[in-house]
Amino acid sequence: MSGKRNVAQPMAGDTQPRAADEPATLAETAYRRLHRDIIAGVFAPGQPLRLELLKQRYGFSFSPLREALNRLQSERLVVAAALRGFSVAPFSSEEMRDATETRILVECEALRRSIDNGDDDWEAGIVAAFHALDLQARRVKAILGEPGDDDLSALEVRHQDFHRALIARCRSRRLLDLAEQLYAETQRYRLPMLTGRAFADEARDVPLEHRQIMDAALARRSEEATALLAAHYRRTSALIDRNMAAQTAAGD
Amino acid sequence: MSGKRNVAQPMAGDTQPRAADEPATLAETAYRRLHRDIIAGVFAPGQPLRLELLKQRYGFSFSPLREALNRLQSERLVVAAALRGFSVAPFSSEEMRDATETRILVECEALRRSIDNGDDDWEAGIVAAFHALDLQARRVKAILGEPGDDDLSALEVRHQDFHRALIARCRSRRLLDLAEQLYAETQRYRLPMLTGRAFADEARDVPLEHRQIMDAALARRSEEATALLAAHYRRTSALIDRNMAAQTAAGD
DNA sequence: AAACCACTTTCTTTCGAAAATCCTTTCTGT
DNA sequence: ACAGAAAGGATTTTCGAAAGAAAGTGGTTT
Repeated sequence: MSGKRNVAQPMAGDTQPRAADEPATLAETAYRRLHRDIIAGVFAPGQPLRLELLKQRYGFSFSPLREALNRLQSERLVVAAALRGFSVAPFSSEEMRDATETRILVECEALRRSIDNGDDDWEAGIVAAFHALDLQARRVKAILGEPGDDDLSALEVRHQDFHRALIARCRSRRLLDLAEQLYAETQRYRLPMLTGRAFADEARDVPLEHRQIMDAALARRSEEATALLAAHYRRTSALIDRNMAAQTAAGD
Repeated sequence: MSGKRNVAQPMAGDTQPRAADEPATLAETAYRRLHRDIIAGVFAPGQPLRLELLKQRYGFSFSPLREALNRLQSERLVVAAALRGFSVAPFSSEEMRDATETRILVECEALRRSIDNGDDDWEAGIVAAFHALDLQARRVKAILGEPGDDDLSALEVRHQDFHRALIARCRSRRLLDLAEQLYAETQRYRLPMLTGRAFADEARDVPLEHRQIMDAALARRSEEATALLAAHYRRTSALIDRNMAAQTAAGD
């Protein structure tokens, strides 16, 4: 870095473009990069996040880094002990269970309300997101051998977009934000499963599950849609749980 | 303040004693004081929180104050605009409705689980908290004229303790933390009603409502208990809503 | 060998000042 | 008079360093 200060310059490699009317501070940029990297598993669960290390890695100084870490802490991606600094939130079955069940509570309620309030745009949004997800899933499946990171992360974005579209009309900022946060938390657990492909879906047809959720939502069958959504998340959760148990048993 | 630095010294006037194994940093102390003061209405909703002002008022320097404000922002007690600093979260009917409904979603689920898991200690905790609340409520009611701040804030503490006791066995850190946060948010709206006493309870018997919730919970009647709890919160919310409308109509 | 103490090192937290940005007022040209 | 530019002041954000606490080291004693 040169000696010059630079607050608003966007960095190459930013994934989420920010709203044009909200200039990014360094703290904001640091938050986004750390958020992305923690979810991507760049830092291992439990790993201490030393400020000196982060300063070197990202080129920000303490203040913006601390601000970012504080935000991440309130989203449970980072834990902090007073006077002992920050660490990546460790993995645990217990935490994943709680995150999953809370996510089900929040998203099912949001889906219920969206089904009640949903207009044509809502339906169109779901159909479009499902289609994009389906295309990308086929694309990844068609790849011979290991799919690249780009393909997988594109798939993840589509997946998140689909789930976002389902609950988009719930009319509650709190529920939407909670869903976003809980998605990030659980995503972290899902990641090793995606890249490894070792513990793949077995007898599961995930695209079919998505389609069934969509169909029930569009047909305004709340009970069915929420039940399917909950089952969808619980299946993933159970799968991860088994893998975590297997990995720790294997002396990981 | 003298020129000396001071990290761990507790301040007089701290309400919540901290856990003994977690030494308070200045940022932690600043967070607690600001949290308390915002809820107590020391700063008006919407008021900008200039750092220079806070520095003078509390004696902390920028870093701990910013850290505290960031935490409060993620709890929606404070809003921030990039490069334009922090303000107390403004009041709005819409926000209160969302906070109330989210609180109902979260606490009803937590109550349901507590009823399923509740042991003898859970029951004892509820009975004790109810008793303490009831005593304090009678004490306040018996006071001639305006009750003092101490009496009212003691009442508030008892009230919160009672609601905490109800959901104490839900076995979900996330639900408990969310309930805590949503309590703080809605508490802010309730405050003017308490002190003013102008818009008091009308035909409401709040102690009776509490007793009915308790009875249903102890009798393990989930459906009834959650319905009563939801109604309890919605009544308060509706009352506040009317007052807010009246106040703004009166050219406030 | 385990427990204890003083010393050193490492790291977090806090401070005060500098830089960047926003906001208001004043000035300029039409 | 009025839109737009420019200056000036106020405020936030960031930096680098210093202070304070925790962890580590090595030697001494029990």
